[in-house]
Amino acid sequence: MYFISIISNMKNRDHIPSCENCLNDFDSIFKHLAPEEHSKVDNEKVCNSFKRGSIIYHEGSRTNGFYCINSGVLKIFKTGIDGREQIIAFAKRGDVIGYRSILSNELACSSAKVIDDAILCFIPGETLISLVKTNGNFSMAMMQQTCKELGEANSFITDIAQKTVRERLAEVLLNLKDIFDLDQDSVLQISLTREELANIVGTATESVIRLLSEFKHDKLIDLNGRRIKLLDIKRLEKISNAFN
Amino acid sequence: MYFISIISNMKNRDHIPSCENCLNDFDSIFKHLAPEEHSKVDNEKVCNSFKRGSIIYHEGSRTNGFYCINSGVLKIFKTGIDGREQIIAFAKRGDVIGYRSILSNELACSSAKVIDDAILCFIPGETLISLVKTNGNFSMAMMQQTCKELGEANSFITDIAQKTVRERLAEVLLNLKDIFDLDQDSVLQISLTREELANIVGTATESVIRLLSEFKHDKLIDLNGRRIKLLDIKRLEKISNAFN
DNA sequence: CGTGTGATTGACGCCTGTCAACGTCTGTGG
DNA sequence: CCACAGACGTTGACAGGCGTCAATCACACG
Repeated sequence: MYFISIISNMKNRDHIPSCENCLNDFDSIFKHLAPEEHSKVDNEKVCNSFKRGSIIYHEGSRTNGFYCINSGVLKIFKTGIDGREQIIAFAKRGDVIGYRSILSNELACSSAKVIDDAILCFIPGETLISLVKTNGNFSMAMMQQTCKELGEANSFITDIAQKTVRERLAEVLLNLKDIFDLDQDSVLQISLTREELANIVGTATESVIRLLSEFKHDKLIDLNGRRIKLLDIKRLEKISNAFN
Repeated sequence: MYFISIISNMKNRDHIPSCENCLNDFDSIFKHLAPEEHSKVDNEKVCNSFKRGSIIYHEGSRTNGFYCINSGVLKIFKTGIDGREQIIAFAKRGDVIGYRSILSNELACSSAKVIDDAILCFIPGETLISLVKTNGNFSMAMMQQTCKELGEANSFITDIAQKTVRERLAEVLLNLKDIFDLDQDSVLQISLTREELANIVGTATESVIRLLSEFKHDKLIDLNGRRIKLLDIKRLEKISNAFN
């Protein structure tokens, strides 16, 4: 209810989410900051709400800050040949995105697009760099974040190179479960188009549709439009060949 | 000649390569260290030579330090289903490897194997962590290194998900050119088995062999055992569809 | 000279991408 | 309220890329 009012009313700097609230709610990267560093970030941040479909930053563009997600869901993707998207990651409440190009001083290597209405806090790049340089613990946390992503990327490379589409789809469903959870009815708490699913798995939309039907026929999942219900996680794990 | 004698004679801490020499020779990550930090690293490092085939660290193992490559070449790979390797990266003189798991405090997510006889300097993990925490510039450099790798990994994901094997092979040949250079005769300065090539591209050995023959027939490359001569880089780029 | 590793080639077939047609749903405008 | 457009989902047909299996060759090494 609280958030609903924020989303519908917010214009620019109205109803700015307080970093303090976020710190209480989840394990934020900013927990390593000293009080004065906190107020600095709090003062410099600019918060906005974004509707589904909004592009936050675009591959190849120069960015001058990064974002902390207060609510909503974004997809992070690269655009390949003939414009097909490859979804690299998702970001949700508590995640930070767009910091990579700030730290490496490169152009954005991916795009970020809102898929569930979101509230984002923008923090200037210089603030990030200064924190990394002056606060060793924050720096370590940032590094761990990056290293974790790097480890995941490497796993994904191996999977996509070695597994079949069927195995990858099963794995993606399980990953989505870990990221977005299931509701009490075992339904994945994220709504993706078939095309988006295909763009995670790295295959054609039609292949995803056929395999989902197959999974449904095999009583592994149940389908109701974009609602995907996981019926047999054990067997999905077996199919995904996950020993990571 | 200097290095040859090192390789053949070195036992443990004999003939320790000096960090100072390395700093003069290439753009080391350690250039951001203060003199006293340098001597600390210099004192704590342990250098060894390794023959082709040596495993430096293994996926899933806990490591307690990282390596700076003084000479030689290593491959960094993950082991997938049924033991097939996926080569993630190469490391050569001046590169550092194995720092990821130190910083993220996880088990090694990949293995490192020597493919050209190498001299490696081992540096304890605590040294790295302490440097990251206390030296902002070093920390930034480390972060940039990680972020760069992350960007590359993301590109690779998109490629492997969207491009054909033929396109990827052309791209891999060009990447190898960038990493290892060509000699005056346009021959790639790295010797890989067909299987290793396949494990970079993410395909079967036979496919690599067939495609290499095809490239040769098309006058794109010339083959002489493991020596690969790039004849027409422009057309290879076109085939690889590289617009990265 | 036997053995083992790596390279090559051919045969075969399945997985998977592409193309096309059609169904479904939602929102918009007449 | 209906018609229509447009986005999304589904299904079928089809072909070709690519993986797998097997046999053979090349070469180094003990």
